[in-house]
Amino acid sequence: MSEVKFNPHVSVDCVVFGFDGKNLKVLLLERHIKEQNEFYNDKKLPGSIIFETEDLESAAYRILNELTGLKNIYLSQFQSFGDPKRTKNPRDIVWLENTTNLKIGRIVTVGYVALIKINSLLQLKNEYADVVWFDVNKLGKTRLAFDHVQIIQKGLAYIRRKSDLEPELLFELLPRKFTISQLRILHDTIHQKQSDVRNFQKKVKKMPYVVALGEKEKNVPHRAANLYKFDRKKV
Amino acid sequence: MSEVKFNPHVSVDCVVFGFDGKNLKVLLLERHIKEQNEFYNDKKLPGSIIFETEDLESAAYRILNELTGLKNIYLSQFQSFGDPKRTKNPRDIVWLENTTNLKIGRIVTVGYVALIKINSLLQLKNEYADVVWFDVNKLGKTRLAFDHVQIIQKGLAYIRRKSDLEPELLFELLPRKFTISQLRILHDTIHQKQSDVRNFQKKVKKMPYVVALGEKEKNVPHRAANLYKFDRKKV
DNA sequence: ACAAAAGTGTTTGGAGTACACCCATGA
DNA sequence: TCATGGGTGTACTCCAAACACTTTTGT
Repeated sequence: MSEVKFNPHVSVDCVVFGFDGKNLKVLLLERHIKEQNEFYNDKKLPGSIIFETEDLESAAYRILNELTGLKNIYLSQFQSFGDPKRTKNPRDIVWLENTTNLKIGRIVTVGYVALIKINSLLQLKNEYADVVWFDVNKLGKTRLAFDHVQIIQKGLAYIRRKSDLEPELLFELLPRKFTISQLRILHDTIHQKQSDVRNFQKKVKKMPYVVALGEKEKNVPHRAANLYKFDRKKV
Repeated sequence: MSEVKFNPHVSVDCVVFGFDGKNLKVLLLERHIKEQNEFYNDKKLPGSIIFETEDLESAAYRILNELTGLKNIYLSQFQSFGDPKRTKNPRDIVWLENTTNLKIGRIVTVGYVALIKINSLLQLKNEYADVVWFDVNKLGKTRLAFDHVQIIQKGLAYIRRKSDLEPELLFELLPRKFTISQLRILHDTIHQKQSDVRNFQKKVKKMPYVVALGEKEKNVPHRAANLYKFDRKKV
């Protein structure tokens, strides 16, 4: 922390999405702020001001890597947020100055979306014990720092648009072996609609990059589904 | 200049597109830098570091408004550029420090795309006499400041993608009265393909927001084309 | 009359949508 | 044997693409 010089004017925030088989989740950090005799709790996006000599994308990778230990994460810049009032909440300023030991003025932040397989996160480092996967449909029911609600909403809109153009992006969110139902439920969750089961099967069968493994699910209380994998080389 | 406090860490650059009936053009400012006994000439995007209390989009509007005098310009943020080396060319640093009277370190810039009707720019203010419309296909043949080549390329890619999803965006580039040919040539220029004339007519006839004016071109050495206008309310 | 661009219809293939029943498995 | 979700085919509609000739106007 003392070796590297920070640039306290620009930050990067990561909207990390995961899929639990049912709902789309976003990775948030719990923030506990001591105020007088009480703790104020809310959540925030993983993010950081940038180092003076660091590229924006490198900063995003650094944040993700420190948080998850993962390499090769899908990452995409989507929008920057520069409302001068976004860093004017006294609670946020105090928190920033305490965690960075820097005098903080206005911060412009660059938003990145990341997609990860939700189960790859089982072993979070201890220092990040306060990481939660939060349902994107329940964001109204929690408190978020800064303008992070808005950033998440824009990140969500971005990934919806983008996965329309690049459907292969959804496989970043699925386990390596998945069923067509899982893919369909994810697709429907993101596109906020209900696909027809038969039509969806047909569509997937026409994707060369979805390849059958010749294996089936096990220990399910109904007919076992075929398992598939994603072959990036065939996109 | 002395009233308002600048934030010398973040800037906004505008990629302003226009269409001359044949090719897509981008608005550039000529830069003349005196070095020893010679002038070094190159071009740059219109842009500026932001004011300390100014929103990013407001900064972009300010730049456009100072440059063109126009209000209600189509404007859209597309990407931020933060390579720490982007502001390391000594020529660029000297130029920045001379024009701003500020000590300049690293600058992260936020890219905006703007679309304007090329003829609305006839009367540029004198102080901007060095404004040129530059053909986007000839960018390889000129010198550009900073990383502005890259910014233009990304802005171009953005507007191509976006006009696919929102075709009504093209009307920002056409005169208020236009022919279907003009629209087709613009469409083809942006999408880098050659449309079939008949199919294109059919497609346009199905757009409720393209309305026939019942007028024709005048003084053309061939059959006069019907004129149309864009009706934003019918999008 | 001629050069130049405008305008016009039909056919075909592929993609998306709607829709209902039998199958395999674990409890 | 029952409850649960898996897997399958056909018909219709709409859109995109291919393709060639006649019309209007100024010179």
